[in-house]
Amino acid sequence: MNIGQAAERSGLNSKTIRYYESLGLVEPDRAENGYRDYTSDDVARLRFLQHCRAVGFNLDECRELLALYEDPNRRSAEVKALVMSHVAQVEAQLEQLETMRGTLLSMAEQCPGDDHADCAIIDNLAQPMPFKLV
Amino acid sequence: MNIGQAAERSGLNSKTIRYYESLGLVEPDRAENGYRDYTSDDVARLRFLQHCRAVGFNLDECRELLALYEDPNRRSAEVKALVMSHVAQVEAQLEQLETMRGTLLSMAEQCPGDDHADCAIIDNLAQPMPFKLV
DNA sequence: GAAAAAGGTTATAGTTGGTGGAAAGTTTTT
DNA sequence: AAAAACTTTCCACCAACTATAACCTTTTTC
Repeated sequence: MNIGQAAERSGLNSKTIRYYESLGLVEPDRAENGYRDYTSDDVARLRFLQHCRAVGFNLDECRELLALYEDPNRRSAEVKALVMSHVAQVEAQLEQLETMRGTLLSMAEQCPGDDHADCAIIDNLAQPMPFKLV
Repeated sequence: MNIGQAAERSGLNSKTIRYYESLGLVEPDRAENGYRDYTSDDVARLRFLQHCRAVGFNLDECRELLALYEDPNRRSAEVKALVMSHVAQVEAQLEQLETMRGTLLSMAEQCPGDDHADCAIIDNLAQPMPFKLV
């Protein structure tokens, strides 16, 4: 099948698929007219990549997962380790965002939000370091 | 003062300061030798930017906040609106990350994590769409 | 059958928020 | 005087795409 249909079936768009190919992630055959020709296995690989990206793996991690996906001799322990290490990264990001959220809300609380120039948010952001994050 | 000292006092590094200048965010004078020459107001601006970035504003938002910071006729309502709109973005990101975390953990739970190839994580990632996020 | 629309190809550049390095000039330290 | 430290500009790179151009092939429409 052509790239458009592969895109539809995998949930990726054509540009992304070509980009992934440029990284060597999925390498389809070519038809006589030069068009890429995807098998259903290729589409399965693309869909796998789409799912990996959807849970936040970066493309290097996706590559590793794809290799494990294709390896009949994989150990599930290795897959699980990759996932748990990624969970740790996600949790670090969550913490950072929660801290930001807390700081923003506590600054906003002190700000009247009216027509005057006085603004606790500006005052806080202008404060000399160290900047106190909640 | 030179860029190195401005960097030290603002918490930004010299490269970042030059980058911000290239975006027109902070434009210091030049000394006779061609070196950038920062006033303490410049440094205050840089520090302000550093703090804005630390709570996750993008550089366009930083530019708006900086304009409000410098505007004696600002309305604190406008500042607060910017902050609350950013809080909404942060919360959207938080939700996305929490969903990822949930999906990852629920997949990991089903995976034995042993020496066998059977792996619920791989099975889930390989599933046809739609990919069920928790 | 011809024209137009839709899809495909490559290559290049832009996005965000910086960071790294080269090559050269200036200042400070030894 | 030499060496180290600092500054300058410019160009290239990172992730993970997205956009555009210029051109080619296939399909649809009239």
